[in-house]
Amino acid sequence: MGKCEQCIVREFSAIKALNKDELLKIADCKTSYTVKKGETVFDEGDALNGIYCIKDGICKLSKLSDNGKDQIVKLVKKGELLGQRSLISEESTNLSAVAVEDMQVCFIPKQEILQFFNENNQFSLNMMKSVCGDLKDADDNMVNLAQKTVKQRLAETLLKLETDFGIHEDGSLKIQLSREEIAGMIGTATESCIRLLSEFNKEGWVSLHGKKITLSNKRELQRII
Amino acid sequence: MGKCEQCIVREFSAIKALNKDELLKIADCKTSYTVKKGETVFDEGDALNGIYCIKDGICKLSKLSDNGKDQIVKLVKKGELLGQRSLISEESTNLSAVAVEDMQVCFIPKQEILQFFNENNQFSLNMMKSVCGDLKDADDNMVNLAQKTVKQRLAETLLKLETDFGIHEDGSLKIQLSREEIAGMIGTATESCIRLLSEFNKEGWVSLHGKKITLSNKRELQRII
DNA sequence: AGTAAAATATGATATTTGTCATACAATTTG
DNA sequence: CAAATTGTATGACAAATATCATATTTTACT
Repeated sequence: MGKCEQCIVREFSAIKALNKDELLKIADCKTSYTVKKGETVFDEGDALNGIYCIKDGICKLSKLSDNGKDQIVKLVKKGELLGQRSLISEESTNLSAVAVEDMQVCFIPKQEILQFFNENNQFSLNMMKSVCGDLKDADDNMVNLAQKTVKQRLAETLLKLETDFGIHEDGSLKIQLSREEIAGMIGTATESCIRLLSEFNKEGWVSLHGKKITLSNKRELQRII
Repeated sequence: MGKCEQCIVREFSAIKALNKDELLKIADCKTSYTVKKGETVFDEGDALNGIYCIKDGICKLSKLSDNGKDQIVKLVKKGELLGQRSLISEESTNLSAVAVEDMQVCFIPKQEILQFFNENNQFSLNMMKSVCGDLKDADDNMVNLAQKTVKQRLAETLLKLETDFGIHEDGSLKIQLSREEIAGMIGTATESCIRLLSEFNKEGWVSLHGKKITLSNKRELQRII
């Protein structure tokens, strides 16, 4: 069993407020496992009895719309926690979590977390801040979805993917999403997304090689937002 | 100075977790005032040093988009708190709050709230739950904005206005919003909103008398969602 | 009450975006 | 390795929505 004390990602979430004893307690009750790309961590409507700490990899939080399309609400990466809202609200999840690349996650049971809530104020404050950050992002997203064109949203999303997940040595985005997933992030039809990417390509703003996307003219992308 | 202990709305928010002593402490440091319809409680970017408790009235939380339109993120009513996210995140507000009808609000300074956070676990848990509720609503809203048509969003919003704010004896919605505000909620152009309302009127699903809107065929409105 | 300003309403038109069809490329599977 | 499946690409068209113009109605103001 891995020691949480030595885990690299422990500094990146509310967990950073826990002391050695508390970390040992988690290490003792957590379950670690891997989730392959495309596999599900949890599904919309699942009752979670704990939260997940992402040790490595990325997953998408999405919600299935009545029209059958998956709207991606957030991408969650290494170091972040999954299932906080559900735990605090004592409700089933409203979102499903699916791995976008291979993940390593640790599941921490509910009762431990709730105990920390009561005993460690900094921990609960950190978690509150995290949820508040999500809320702010969601508000921003709402405004974008409501008021910006698909083209603007695509440009903005591409730039955000670069800042959030970085680039390879060849300059291409580290995170690889299918066109359908990108469409699901910006809230449009897959075909429209593909079409606009082609257009950006022709304009010389991005270059496409298979799933690899390179932002070749960020200034222009920024300008159209 | 009003006694918080006897305030009718004290049961409707995180404040319900406070005991008599704590309520007295708030009563002692709070500032009460009225905000007329159309007036601003706070503006996007303002640094708040406290939260507002809405004793009466309704306000809209909105964000100005680059295209000059105001996107309404949430309507907040009697009993709810304003500025929680900003206080917890220790950031300026990302939204502005403007009265939709005359309001009575009490301002409670930051330091008091932060003290309760440390001393009263139930209070902070309640506030967390409230933020989590907002986050869930925001996620749902995102999916609607991204995946549903303007017509569907209008129908859904009308039904939600009825359940959230009720109706007068004549059956019309208690909350009165301008067409522009409704458009700002569903994320569309004012003209499109007006046009669709007319269409709903012709179909017999709603009836319009000035600003008064009556939902006359809720089943049909529900059906098109 | 009378006038100015704002809100609502509606038409004409342009633009954006979605849908359906089809082709081709890439990837998976047996 | 071939066949089948899935993902990407593009065209043609339809539908939804925004924009601009212009009445008409309502509200605010002196």
